[in-house]
Amino acid sequence: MKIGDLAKATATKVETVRYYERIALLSPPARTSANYRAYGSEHLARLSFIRRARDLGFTIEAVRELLTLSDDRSQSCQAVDNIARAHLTEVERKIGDLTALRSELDRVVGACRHGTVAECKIIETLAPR
Amino acid sequence: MKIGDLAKATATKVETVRYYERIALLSPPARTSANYRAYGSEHLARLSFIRRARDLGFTIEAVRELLTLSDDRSQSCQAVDNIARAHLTEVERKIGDLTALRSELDRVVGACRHGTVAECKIIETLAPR
DNA sequence: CTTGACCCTATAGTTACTACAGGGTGTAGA
DNA sequence: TCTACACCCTGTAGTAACTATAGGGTCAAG
Repeated sequence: MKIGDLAKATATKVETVRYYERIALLSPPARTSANYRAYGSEHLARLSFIRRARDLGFTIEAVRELLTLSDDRSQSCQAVDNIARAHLTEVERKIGDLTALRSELDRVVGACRHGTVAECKIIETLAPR
Repeated sequence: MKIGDLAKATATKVETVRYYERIALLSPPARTSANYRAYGSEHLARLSFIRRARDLGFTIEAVRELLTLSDDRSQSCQAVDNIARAHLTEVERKIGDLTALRSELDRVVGACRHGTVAECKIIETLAPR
């Protein structure tokens, strides 16, 4: 499997695959005589895992931890749970922030009377009194 | 007004003020004999505007446009309104994305039975079948 | 006269990629 | 056989919006 095939199979860009190798998230594969990367199914599984975790919004460092944890199948699930819960809390915080922001913006945009900038409520909201 | 005073007055870091000057969001102020930046009230007003817009999540480039627009008081408010509405749409999109993400994470975290990694539902969700 | 809090410039680091530049390889059609 | 084209390689720089560091200078109080 060449890098382009792996990339396609995981909906990843080729450059991103190479980037994951550079930051040691993905182990360097064997090379062909032409120095092309040759991937096997273990790489496909690993990259799929990475992409799903990234899609769920886990940071690269969190993914790195999850990968390490998932490699030791006999270990307790506690650490995995902690990472996921921490991430969930963070996502909830962001939703809260954005929801507050939306109210503000709704208010600001709703106040616009489409006159000149001098009487613009949006600019007024931003400008100091 | 020295840079530290301006920074304190606008809840901005000194480095950030210098950064805004470097990217020409804030005009270079006069200098004292010791080469210290000397700010006036117009700088304070400008930086306050910038900070409020940033707090509302506008990008630096959007802030730059808003500043330009707010300088021409006789112009129509339309362009301002467009920028704000575009931003509101973007915020709503992000809220949607994060809300979907939260459901996924809720499901995943809720499935954890706190056993070993081998039977961990979180890892199972991430690993390819 | 020295200590500490400030100020200066210039540069590099952060996150997670993405995009070149400048090359080499492999294969299908004319 | 030639050549076009899609792919592969390395290395470096760019993105957003700061933040942090190194290595200096200035100023007021004790």
